[in-house]
Amino acid sequence: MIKNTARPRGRPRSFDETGALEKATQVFWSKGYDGVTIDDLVVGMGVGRPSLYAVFGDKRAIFLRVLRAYAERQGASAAKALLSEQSLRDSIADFLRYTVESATEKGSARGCLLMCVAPLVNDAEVQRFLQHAAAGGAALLERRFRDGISAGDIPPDFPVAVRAVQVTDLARALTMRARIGTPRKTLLKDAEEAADLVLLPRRV
Amino acid sequence: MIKNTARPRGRPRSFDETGALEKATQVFWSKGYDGVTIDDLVVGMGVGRPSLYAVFGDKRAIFLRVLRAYAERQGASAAKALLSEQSLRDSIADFLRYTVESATEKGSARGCLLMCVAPLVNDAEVQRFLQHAAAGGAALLERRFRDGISAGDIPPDFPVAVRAVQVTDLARALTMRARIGTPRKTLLKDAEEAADLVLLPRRV
DNA sequence: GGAGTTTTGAACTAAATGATTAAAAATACC
DNA sequence: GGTATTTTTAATCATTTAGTTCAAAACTCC
Repeated sequence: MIKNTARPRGRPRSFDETGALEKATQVFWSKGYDGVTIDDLVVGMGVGRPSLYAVFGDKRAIFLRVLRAYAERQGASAAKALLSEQSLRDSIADFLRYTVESATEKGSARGCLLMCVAPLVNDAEVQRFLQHAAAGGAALLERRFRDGISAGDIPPDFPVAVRAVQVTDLARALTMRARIGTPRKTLLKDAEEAADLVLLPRRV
Repeated sequence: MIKNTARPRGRPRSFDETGALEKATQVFWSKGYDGVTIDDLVVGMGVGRPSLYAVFGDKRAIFLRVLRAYAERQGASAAKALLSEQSLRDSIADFLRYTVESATEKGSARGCLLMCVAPLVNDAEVQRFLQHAAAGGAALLERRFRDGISAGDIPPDFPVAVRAVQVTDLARALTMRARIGTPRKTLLKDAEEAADLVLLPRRV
């Protein structure tokens, strides 16, 4: 006998939990942490106020969940760009292009939750998370550079660690410039130039 | 007969206007635009509420004045680093070092008003101002690169415009990383690496 | 010293905001 | 169909916030 305890006991929820969090992402992304009121979240997430407090907690708790989910998605995208079978130059360029594209997507706010809005949150836990996320991104790039050495795309003495943080820095800057309204076209050009900058061989 | 109309008519002000604006800078810098309340400004600037409205206007007006004054000071510092008599490499390194140092100054908030907090202000005028300021910084660097060509520090085909925006991008990223708590020492090392990255000659 | 002028301090108003409560609604279990 | 369980809707409360008002204070000019 299969007990159909698939559905929980009481009145079913009128919202999808992860869907509501994604909507919350957009709210924080466009208005910034301090600019968001509970009402903004109630409206933006489509969740009634009491349900919101019961299920997600207060603003800070919601933001932390949003941040973690966002970082996970972005990490996956970065890994996809960096670890797919293509030349090193294409990998780095893809990484930077994707950064620009997601920071200038139509319909969504400009910039990026991790790089633009979260750094302005005066909260120790958020800061620690951001430092960790930044280190993770750099590690991913460093690994890609190492593979590039193995494949012979770059010389063995290529400064993998230094270049890795430089790529994250350039991505960060492109994202911030997206936020202040720099056109996508400009940023895509600059992404190409950034890829060249970190990869082109140096004179000995 | 000299009319001693040096002092204005009524009760003298208890605060210094530009001094109060500098204090307001610190308030916005540390709390972000949306995180600042009028009370924060009243306390931080040392100006009574009615005087604050009468002399400066509302929060947005105060922020705009603060932003302009801040940009002017920062522009002057950048020009000083870039246009003093020293090698190109020292100029660029000084520019980046100064960026890091002012973004990690003790006693002041971390990061920078122009690069960290202002981009999050959803205001068309602020955005236009930031784009203009960014262009001004890049123009300053481009001029310095041109002088470097004249002086023979870099080859005549050095891509001055591209490298100029790349330096501003790297400075921007260093500033953002200062905001999330990256130690000054790390950022100073990265500033040196950034100077090398944009200047070291490329293989033909 | 008195009249006119400007700033200040304290109190005040209206609106926004964060958070809770209680009854009604929608479901599963028996 | 009745009961237990959970969510929802609407209302409510307390606090914070933006902005104003007004009398008292501090000054210049005559």
